[in-house]
Amino acid sequence: MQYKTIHTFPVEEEKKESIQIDLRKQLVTTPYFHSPKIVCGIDLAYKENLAAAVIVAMDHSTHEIVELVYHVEEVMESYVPGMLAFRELPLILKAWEKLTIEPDVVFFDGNGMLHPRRMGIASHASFFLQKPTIGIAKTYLLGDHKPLGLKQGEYEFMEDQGEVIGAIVRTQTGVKPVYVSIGNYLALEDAIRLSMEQVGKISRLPEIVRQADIYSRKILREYMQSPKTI
DNA sequence: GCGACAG
DNA sequence: ATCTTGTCGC
Repeated sequence: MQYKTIHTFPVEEEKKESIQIDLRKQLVTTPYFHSPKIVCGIDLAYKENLAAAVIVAMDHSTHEIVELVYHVEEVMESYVPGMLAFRELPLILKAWEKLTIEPDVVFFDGNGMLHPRRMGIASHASFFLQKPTIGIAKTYLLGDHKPLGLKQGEYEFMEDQGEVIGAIVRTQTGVKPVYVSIGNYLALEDAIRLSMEQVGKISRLPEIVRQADIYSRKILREYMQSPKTI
């Protein structure tokens, strides 16, 4: 698998913000989207500085897992809110190269445009992956919204500086909501709809995101027991 | 100045 | 993200 070169990693500290601002101008805001056959979920697990980036691909309607690839490596960048992509994307791209199937849409653990510079990891990654991407965040980062209803499927748009940049979505009745935003190449309404279609019975997270979450920890655990089998 | 802050 | 005991509920 090959991706279009935007810039290389690591990125010098003083250039990170300008890269985000530049990429923001290239977001595609007039997209259309077809129903996906294959969806992809990406998540990382950590043990101190060792991290496992795992990509799970599954059938959107049957939830059958069709492929799983990963990459384990020491991460060099520390976590800084708003700069998550610079820490996690290098590993994600190395795992992505091992993927043989062609996903229609990619879910991320984190935000897309729901970000101070509209360039969360889901948006940033889209320029490398050249696929529609969706950001699913489990906790609040920024933005204002009206009070959210308690019933499953209810949502409110999130705004910042007068623009809609995502949505707070009640994926399960009475359960803590998630924050959905587009990464790139699709509309927010479609991102919300696809996210809800992925939500199962036992989790507030879309199933593909939950699987990536589970497997990232499992892969890292197995790697630490026998590192040579990478 | 102070608090907030995806993973 | 990760570290962790107990606890509530189907």
